Amino acid sequence: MGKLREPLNDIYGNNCALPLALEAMGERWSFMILRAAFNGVHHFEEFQQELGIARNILSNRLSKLVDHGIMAREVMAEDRRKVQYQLTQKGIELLPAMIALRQWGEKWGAGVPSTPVLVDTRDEQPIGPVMITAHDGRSLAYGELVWKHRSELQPLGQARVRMAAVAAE
Amino acid sequence: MGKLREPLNDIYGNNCALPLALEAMGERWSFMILRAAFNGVHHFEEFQQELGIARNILSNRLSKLVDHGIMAREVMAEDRRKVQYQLTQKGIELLPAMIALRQWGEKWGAGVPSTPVLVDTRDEQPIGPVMITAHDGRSLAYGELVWKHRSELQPLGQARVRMAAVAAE
DNA sequence: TTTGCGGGTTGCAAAATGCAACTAAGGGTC
DNA sequence: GACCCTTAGTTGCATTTTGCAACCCGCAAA
Repeated sequence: MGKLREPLNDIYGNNCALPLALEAMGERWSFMILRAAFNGVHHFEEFQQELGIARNILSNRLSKLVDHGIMAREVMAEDRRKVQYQLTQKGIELLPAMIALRQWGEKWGAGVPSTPVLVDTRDEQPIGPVMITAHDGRSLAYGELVWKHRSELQPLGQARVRMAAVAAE
Repeated sequence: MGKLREPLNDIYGNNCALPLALEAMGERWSFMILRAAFNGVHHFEEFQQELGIARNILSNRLSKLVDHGIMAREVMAEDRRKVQYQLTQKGIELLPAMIALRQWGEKWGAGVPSTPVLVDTRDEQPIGPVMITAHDGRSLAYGELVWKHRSELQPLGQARVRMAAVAAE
């Protein structure tokens, strides 16, 4: 690992999607708001009360999340005072990142048991750890990973990966 | 999903590990520093140059990461001007969260191709998406998940999970 | 013993955050 | 339609965090 040095210098130039993700989700409260949304919170006053966040900041964060397409804002037809905030597909797909963070906090924090917990609908068992997977779906441990530049990738392998991805659709 | 409303009110009281994780990693630059560390950056000046971060902020962030046990600081024996910053096991285990964020940014950002890329050492193929797994390791889609309070979990099931975990060791 | 490097700290300006009070647009009731 | 309540904000001001530039200090090499 760490075999190759990624050129970070062009962060604003940029060849990594992490800064992009952080621009949307890297601010104070963004992940907490997301978590509340995943737990069925939809309204301004609900977010405010449950998070204890300042109203102006909440307003600002919700606007940014909407601007980034992570949440959708909709004035409710049956009571036009009310506004619904809903996760979009883009927002929903932050779940693995959020769960990974939460699991890490659970493991390394002071043994916080974290309720509620996500369970598999099939057997009502709590989920396992978020995993890094290989192209074929088997899970990979840290020691099985290396950084490579795209230019160094196996061309044939890439073709196989593309075929697998197409086949999975 | 969203069947149950997680009580967020006691955020500082608190029953979720997410705020804990965010306390360590939720500040501006923390994830960027982590990424640099994963890419083999070990020294103050290197971080500073590659990230373009202000020196005082970098100093502060590195101290906090060290305080949180995410990085280890070591004055080098062969040249005592130099200081090495190394990821600890706790830091290394943030990789899934970082990759999940990066993959999300890659998918929803403007098609950024992100170089370098993590590959499986076995076949040099780029890794697949970070996945939420069931207790038995199979991957779970969003629709297969529900929130449950710990008190509602299947007691027998829990025992089975514990047995599986023990068996896996 | 001076020069320069690595890893910081300090002082100050700008931006983000937080709190409390206020507003504005609907809706319910009489 | 006058009154009051609810929801979703905004505004003004104090505090904190961030960022920039300059400075500092121990150490090593010459």
